[in-house]
Amino acid sequence: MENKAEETVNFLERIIEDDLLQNAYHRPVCTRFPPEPNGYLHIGSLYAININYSAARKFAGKFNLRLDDTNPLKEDMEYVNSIIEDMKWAGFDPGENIFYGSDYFQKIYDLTIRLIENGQAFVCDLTPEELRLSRGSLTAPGVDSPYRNRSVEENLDLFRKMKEGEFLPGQKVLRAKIDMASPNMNMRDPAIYRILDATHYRAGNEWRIYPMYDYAHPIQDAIEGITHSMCSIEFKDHRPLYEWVLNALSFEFPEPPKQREFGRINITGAITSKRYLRQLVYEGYVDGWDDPRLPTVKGLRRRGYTTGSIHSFLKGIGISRDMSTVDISMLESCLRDDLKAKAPAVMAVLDPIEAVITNYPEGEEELVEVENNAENPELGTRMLPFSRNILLEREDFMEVPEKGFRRLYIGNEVRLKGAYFIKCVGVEKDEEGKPSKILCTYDPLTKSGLNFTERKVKATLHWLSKGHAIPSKVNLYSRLLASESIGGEDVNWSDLVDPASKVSLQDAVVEESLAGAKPEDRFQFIRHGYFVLDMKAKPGERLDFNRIAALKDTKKKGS
RNA sequence: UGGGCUGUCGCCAAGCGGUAAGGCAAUAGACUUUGACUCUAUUAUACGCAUGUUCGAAUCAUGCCAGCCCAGCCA
Repeated sequence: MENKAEETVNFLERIIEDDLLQNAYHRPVCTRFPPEPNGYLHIGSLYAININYSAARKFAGKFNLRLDDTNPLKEDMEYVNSIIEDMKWAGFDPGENIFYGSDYFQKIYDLTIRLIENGQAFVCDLTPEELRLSRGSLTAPGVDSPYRNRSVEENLDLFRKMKEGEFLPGQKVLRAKIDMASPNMNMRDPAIYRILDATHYRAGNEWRIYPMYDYAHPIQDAIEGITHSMCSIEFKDHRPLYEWVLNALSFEFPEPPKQREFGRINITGAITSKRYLRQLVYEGYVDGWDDPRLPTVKGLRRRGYTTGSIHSFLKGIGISRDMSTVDISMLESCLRDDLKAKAPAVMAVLDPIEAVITNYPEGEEELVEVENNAENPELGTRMLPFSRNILLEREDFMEVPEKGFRRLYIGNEVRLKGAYFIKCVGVEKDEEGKPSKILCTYDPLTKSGLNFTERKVKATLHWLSKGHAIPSKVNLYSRLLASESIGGEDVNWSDLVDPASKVSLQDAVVEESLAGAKPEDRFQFIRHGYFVLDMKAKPGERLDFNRIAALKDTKKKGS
């Protein structure tokens, strides 16, 4: 029996299937991910990578990472390193197939000479402002450049001089000769080469002229033998130009790659625009590209997301042609699912209230054995100290139980995880009348592991021995709860680490064992979610979410 | 008001002329050494709207409405 879900093919893969059926390419399927090294990868990048990567794998093809570095003003080695590192971490290792657009500068230049010789490009002297005006508008056609009909010889000479550095940036530009009246703005004699006075992070000062994305991209794809160039939907309007370039160069590329598009994704509460992410980082709104509030790969990683959870998320959200806004709860669900049987579960009391077990001898203590993961016995057990004074979660007690409440209230008996049944016999209150101490009794016969069956209990609570519990040294910065959102304003993890307000108290034995834990080890809080060790976070530091939100709003209105 | 793309449950998303998959979220119940997890059940007479074609439409046609993208010598 076939697994229907596994067999599902998305619309992009269907296109590839058709090409395979029609023998459209006499080379293996080849896809690519072409980031410009001007920022760090984020969840949206992963989505694009996954589409290309998975398609290549599904059709036994090849997948390339190509650093699309045709603008020396914006790119840097720092970004290429992070991109490669993040891809590997995320499970999309390009292996040996790492390429650089800048390595093709000479090849592209040579082809451009041919283009000019064929009368399909011309050097234009219009200033940027003049060019903009002559382009027309969305509703009005543009007008031809007065330089449009220069002779091939003059164009060749001028283009060579551009390359030789005889002109200043902005003075001249090479344009494709297409159609100034096209309803598609991209086809109105687009600039394809510009003069830039900058040192390229990789090519150094070898070049004075750099090809524009629209021109370089199809050539780069073709050089690498890409068959299917899948990119996001805003490039749909650029496809005619992509095809025009390859058609003009058909003498070189007889089986040109084809560009196809997919819709972009957003995640609720997250900023997934490279531009805003840069701004947040460089203007100091966050403490770096790996700030856990950012949906960058490094941020997600630091926040505790696993490679596995990200993969199931990407698989789960599917692909379509329109923009989607995926609920963050889907990502969180994937993480919980991934960690469920893998991560040890420890107890933490976030909002403690003391309970005194009045019939437990004062000063006495014992160790009880608690399983590390109820679903996975392989994770073993640990010994936890138990004593007369216990800390419970404040919300686990109600003086007057509301209907349906089955945890602790006067007269009710519950189990303490891994320890005993306790029965609430009274409550002490502070001046304001708020419960300050719960009085209980325990039954020695009900100790965990003794298989006591006389009575049943309707609830089990997590707890800590007051004398042994210690305020969390682990930063709970990266704690994950279903109600949280990345970058949203309703995140309140800071108060979990602020000693001046609420302090998280956790499983003392686990705390001790954390000494040997690695930074990316995950733990589960029973009933509270997940956390990872975060060595970099500064306890107590409060980050201003409102400023981020305000910035986001400004941007929306501004554009 | 030029061109392009998109519109299926709160959110993703299958479907490609034969009578609405699945996941997330939600709700109800069962189970339970945590109300978690798991399990079960429920949730679109309905596919942006309107006409039309057809025995039959979410799937085809026409019109309309809504959203997104495009006027960088950015990618």
